[in-house]
Amino acid sequence: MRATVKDVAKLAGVSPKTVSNVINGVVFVRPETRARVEQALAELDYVPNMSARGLRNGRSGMIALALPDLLRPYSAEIVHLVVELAHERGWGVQIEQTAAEPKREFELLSKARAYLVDGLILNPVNLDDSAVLSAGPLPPLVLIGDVDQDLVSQVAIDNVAAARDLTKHLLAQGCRRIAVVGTPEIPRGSSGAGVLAGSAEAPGTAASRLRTAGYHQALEEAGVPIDPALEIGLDRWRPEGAATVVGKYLAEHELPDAFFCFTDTIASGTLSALWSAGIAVPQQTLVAGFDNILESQFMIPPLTTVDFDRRAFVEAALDLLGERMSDKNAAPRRVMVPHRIVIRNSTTR
Amino acid sequence: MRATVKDVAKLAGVSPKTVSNVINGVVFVRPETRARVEQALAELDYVPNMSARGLRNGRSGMIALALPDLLRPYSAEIVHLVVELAHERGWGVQIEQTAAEPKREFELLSKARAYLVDGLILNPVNLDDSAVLSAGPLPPLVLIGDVDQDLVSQVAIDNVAAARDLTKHLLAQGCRRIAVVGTPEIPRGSSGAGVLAGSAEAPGTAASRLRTAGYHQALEEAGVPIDPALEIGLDRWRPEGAATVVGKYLAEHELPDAFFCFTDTIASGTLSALWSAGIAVPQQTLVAGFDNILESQFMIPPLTTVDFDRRAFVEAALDLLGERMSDKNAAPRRVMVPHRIVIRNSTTR
DNA sequence: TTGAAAGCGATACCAG
DNA sequence: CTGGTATCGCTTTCAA
Repeated sequence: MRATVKDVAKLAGVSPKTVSNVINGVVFVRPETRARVEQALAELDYVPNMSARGLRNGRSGMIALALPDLLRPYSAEIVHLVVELAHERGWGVQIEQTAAEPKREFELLSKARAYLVDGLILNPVNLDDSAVLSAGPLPPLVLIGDVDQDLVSQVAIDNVAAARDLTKHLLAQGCRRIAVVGTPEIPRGSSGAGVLAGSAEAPGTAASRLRTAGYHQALEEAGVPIDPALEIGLDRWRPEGAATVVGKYLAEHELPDAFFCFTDTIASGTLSALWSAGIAVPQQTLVAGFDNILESQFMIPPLTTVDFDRRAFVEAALDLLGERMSDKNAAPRRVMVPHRIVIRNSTTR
Repeated sequence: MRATVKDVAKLAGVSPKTVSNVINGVVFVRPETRARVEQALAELDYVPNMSARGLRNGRSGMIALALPDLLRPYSAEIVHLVVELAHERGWGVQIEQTAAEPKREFELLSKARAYLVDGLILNPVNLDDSAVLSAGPLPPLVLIGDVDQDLVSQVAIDNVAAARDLTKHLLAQGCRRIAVVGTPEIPRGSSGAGVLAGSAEAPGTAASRLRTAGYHQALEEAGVPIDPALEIGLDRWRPEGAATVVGKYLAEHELPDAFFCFTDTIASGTLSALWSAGIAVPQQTLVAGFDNILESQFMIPPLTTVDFDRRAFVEAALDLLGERMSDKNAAPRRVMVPHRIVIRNSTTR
């Protein structure tokens, strides 16, 4: 059986309180007493029981990170940084996947309220789900990514501006017919949408909406007409879907001047589809992505994309979460992380 | 303040025990009593306190997954599956990064012993140094990946055979000078190794050693001489390092007939370096990887690689962990997951 | 079937 | 500076 504070106290000939004082090192303990206790601690190979501590303190020392799709390399980068930076603050990290199911997002909020985690970093998919936010008492919570709300702390980049900047870059390269890949498969307002409206499957994530908006803005500013036929629908932002959908598009349409992919992962699939079709990038068409994942720079050709300081992004999220955790009533804050366009070979001839 | 079982009991006019019975649904409760309790539960928006439950039961309902480098897409796939499949079993997942530091592995083991997690899935880099073997009482533990031991349950693939099979495939394509990418940067037994021996930086992970062994076996069987100059050292298995090291290699050596990269991520960097050098794959040289990550199929050209059923792999790990968790004295078991070579365009002319 | 009460392990309050 | 003691919320004997 495992040793408890009581056992340690007995062996050291002191009270449990003193042991606790030594362990937590808050109060002053007489050096000789401290030595005796530490001796006993080592002798019994004492390990504190976190459940007990959590029950007493009301804190578990753990936070949760919830992302829509853990399989994406982008998710891996976020997970990597959150785990690394949270560890520096002495927090453990529990990982959850929402798989774009608002139900899971609900579950998470109550799990946090069950004191299993002290706080939650959530990357929500659907703006509509902010309904979640209006319900009940919330645990310390920080949203990452693109949601339009003021109830909860949030860190994000300016998706509209980033998409606009990237589109401008493509326009500056002389492109006019610029396709986007990653809009909803069932366009908003189309016949099929009514059935799904308000449901979990409502088309269009916040990110896709904002990026589409930025793309439209840039086109309008340049006086280039918006052509819905250039908006290639794709709900699951994974390479296999992108390759399929772009492959099909190529078979049925004239080749666009450029492809603006809503993530680098989509760009990867797009490059693959173009390669399969024997279309050379950047000679015959251009391709750009979004996120600047580690792999982008090693794609063939290297990918032009939207970059932001991911470490600063995550650091900000943890800062905000720390604020909320130490003061439940602190006003929600929003941090915007700057972005920039990284121009690589995929858009320069 | 949050509602507790006591509050619910009071509201429903029953004892805490009855509430507990309703919640855990083990014993039979009279339907009308059950109804009253459930009413109260809903009314007070009751959420159980996991710390208290954990303290009482000695289990937290959480497992930990520790990987050396969370940034790799391969890690993302493992994390994705573990989270998904553990969730089906009602377990939460805490993620840790060991960064090849045995110290972190130690911390993990004690964390497990602190009842913060009920079990641990660990991908050790270098078992010689790993905390696992230096004993002490171990928590329920499953190793994933390549370790030669019998103390602890383990799930793995046959790395030697897989590397041998892949090398054979390259030989069958007519290759003789086959380079490998991913061996230790400081070769074992070389002058520099002594300084590091036994330290965390001791060269060569288990995976790299086993894959190298399989490669050597295939060469020997084919009567092809082993040429150390064809073993390209790389410790951190990330694309940027691979691109750098292969780029340098190309500048200084004759082009090999093929590159056998020890992970798909390394292959990605290698393809990039070859592309930069203007060398066509598969026309001038072949490239193969290991792991069959999702992205491999969309590389340019699509990558030949070693595939195994990742879902079965993770499922097995969770099964083994479950065994250990329910019976601490169960004999350690080892599960080998079968592999196969997936042949794609990068090795077929 | 349900109630009363003990106790899991760590901490904080209040004395001394 | 240190000792006793109540307490966190839940589960689980033991009785009724």
